[in-house]
Amino acid sequence: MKLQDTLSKSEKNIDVSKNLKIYLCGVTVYDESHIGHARTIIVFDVLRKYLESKGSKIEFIQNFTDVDDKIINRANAENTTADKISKKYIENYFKDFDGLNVKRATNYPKATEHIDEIIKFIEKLIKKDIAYATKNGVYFSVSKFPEYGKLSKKKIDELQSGARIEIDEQKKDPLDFAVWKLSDNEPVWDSPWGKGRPGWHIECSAMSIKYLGENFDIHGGGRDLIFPHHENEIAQSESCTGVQFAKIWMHVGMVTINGEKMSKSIGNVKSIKHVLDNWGANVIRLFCLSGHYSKPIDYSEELLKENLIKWRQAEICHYELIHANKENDLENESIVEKTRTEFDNALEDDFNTHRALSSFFQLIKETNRLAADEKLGRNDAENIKAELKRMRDVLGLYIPEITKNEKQEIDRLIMDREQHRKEKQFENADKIRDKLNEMNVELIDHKEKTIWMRKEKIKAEHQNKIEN
RNA sequence: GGUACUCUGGCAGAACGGUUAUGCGUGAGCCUGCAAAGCUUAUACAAGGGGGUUCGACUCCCUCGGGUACCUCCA
Repeated sequence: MKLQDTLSKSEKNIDVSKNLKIYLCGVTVYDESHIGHARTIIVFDVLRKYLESKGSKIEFIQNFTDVDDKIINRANAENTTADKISKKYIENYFKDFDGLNVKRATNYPKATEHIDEIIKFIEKLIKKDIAYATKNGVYFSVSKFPEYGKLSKKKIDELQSGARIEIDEQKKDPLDFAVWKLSDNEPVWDSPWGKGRPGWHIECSAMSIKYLGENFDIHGGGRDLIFPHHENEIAQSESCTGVQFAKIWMHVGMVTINGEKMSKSIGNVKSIKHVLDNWGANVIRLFCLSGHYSKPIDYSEELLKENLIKWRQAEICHYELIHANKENDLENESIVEKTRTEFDNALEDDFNTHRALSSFFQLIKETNRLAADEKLGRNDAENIKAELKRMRDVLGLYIPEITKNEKQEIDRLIMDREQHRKEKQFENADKIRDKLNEMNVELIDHKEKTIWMRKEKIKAEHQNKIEN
């Protein structure tokens, strides 16, 4: 499998048959997660599921940043503690992402639970004379890491001007960044340099190395983390260990709205809760995978609607396959084979999910065509069903199972309706159809038989205009 | 200003230097008691502008331009 590496700006091969270690920078838990977070995390979720489907054992670590100025500010604003804020939003995180069918990571380490590791890490840096203490905290000395800027392709002297933040006179160099901030206010921990809390970047270095080792396979996150977060992580980690940090850096593009990045300051943030409530997990996942992961994707109702239509086709196809009962099998082995190869090839070519989805939907279209012509054989259906299921599992798309009782009830109502239709009592027949619709069951009348499907309930479908 | 990414038909989005991408949408038709869904078929003569290399470029090179992101809050 080939993946584009941000650091070397080239495609790198990864051996799918090997076990892999992946670290994903998660969220800072001070507010609700939004669709931008969802995209990054869903991309990695699918990457992981694909690799696992190929037999690779994946160690997948995703952190929570649970100590940070934003959390503290929020706590102050709400007259509560930072701890309560981060707990609340971690809980919220899991609600959102379980709802999006994201598989739980191997571990979700938190900064606050790794203070010891962080302190030891900083001690090492100080011992190596790469970090130094001032009266404000401990700082990483950028000039001690000659390769600083290699990830974001920035030149140190061009960064020097860095006018955005007020210069801390205590620092030797304005570019130096805090690994430990001294403070008397909660949350604080004791350290050799005094009470305080860790800087933003150090937790990821300490925790990724703790769980995955000094040199692991893939490190990822949103594009906006390239600088300074990942740049600083590399500087700290490689200075500390002396070996290459991550082998591949994978960065996911932003979700934009009308071409603009989603951000709190613009006020155009779409919370997962809101979007999930309106569109459901499957449509959102399709949306997030509809473009190449490295490119930005523009959030729009139109695009979600398009994915909703596609999802309906996938659902219909599923039920067509369940109901297929013809004996006349065609030689569809080749279609299934072809789809499988195309799907896998697309993903192995820098994880091109759009192309993978194309082949997924091509098989669906082909199947629905056969079904409409009453040409879908039983064996063919089984083969196609298995392949579609495999792809859905990788993509994290789920069609809810239906219970036996429900099925019996549905079959009974359909038979009733057929009877009424035969007797040309269409009003009664339509009443039954309405009743089924209320159960989210839709009927599809083919020439020879009527099949049914359980449609996922999607709020947005019945609204003319979705509130954004 | 610097760096990175990006610019394909109404929208989304591919492809090896040489064939119709494909999907959504839209038009027409088929199916149906009606509908929904589905199907069939038609539809786009597209490549940010300008140069160049080439027998031939969406694909390579140069140049100009647009957009977005980052330049210590950020997935």
